[in-house]
Amino acid sequence: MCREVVMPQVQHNKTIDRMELCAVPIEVNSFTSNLEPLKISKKKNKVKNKRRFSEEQTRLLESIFESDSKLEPRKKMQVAEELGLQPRQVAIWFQNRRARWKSKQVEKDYNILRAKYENLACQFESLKKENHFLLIQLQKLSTVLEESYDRSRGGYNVSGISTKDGYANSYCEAKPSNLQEQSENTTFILSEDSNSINLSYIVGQERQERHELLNMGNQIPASSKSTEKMIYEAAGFSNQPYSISQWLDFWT
DNA sequence: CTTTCTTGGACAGTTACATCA
DNA sequence: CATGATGTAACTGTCCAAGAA
Repeated sequence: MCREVVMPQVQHNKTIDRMELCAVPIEVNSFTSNLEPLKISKKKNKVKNKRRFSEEQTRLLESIFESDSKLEPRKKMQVAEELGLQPRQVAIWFQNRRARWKSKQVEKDYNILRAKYENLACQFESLKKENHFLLIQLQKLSTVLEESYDRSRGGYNVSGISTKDGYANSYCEAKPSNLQEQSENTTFILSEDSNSINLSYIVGQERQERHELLNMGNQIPASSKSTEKMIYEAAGFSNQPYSISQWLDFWT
């Protein structure tokens, strides 16, 4: 029941109007006069034989709604009179229309958000693949480094290249006591083509001879950096405290 | 000036009915 | 013809702001 029904007193005609509108069927108007009068179900006080508004009524209401989704009371009375409807019917139509509009809007917003999400997810997958590819290259790089040491240094071993989840962890866990001296005379050369990244190094006299060329060629410069640091830099990790495994944990 | 009451409008959710496949 | 799905007019309960007492 309407709220006014349970109120102790009725003081204004407007209240009476609302009570009546809650309990009495909507009057037959000029648009529906050819139809049977509306009836109220005794049991639940609901309107029976509900009539839909005519096309002309709907068209006019829609056109008003397009310019303004809310009606001033005076405008509501005017529209009601024009269409042969009760002002309350007009008010209810606008309420329902706003609800329908909002529902459609929510649907539209949802579709827009979903499209944006799918686009982002696609970008993320692409970046993930690129990351995976780069990690594989890094693994190759570490292998090349290890083999080069084994081959050229006659048993000098960079051990402890451990892996995690199949990925390389380019961290030298052990090094000989003379590593610092050796690395000071060692230059790592990083080069890449369309398919792979290659790492090689030169030592001693050859290093001296090629040093200027390398600097001119803007390759990785000879320096007094430790081997570990060089590896990190060659891999693009300048911040040494972060191991590659930490990056892997982050990205996978 | 503050409090209480009344009223009307808006909204979310629901119901009942008409229409259509 | 029966039936389920859908659209919509109308209703219900609640909240809030404004104005009067």
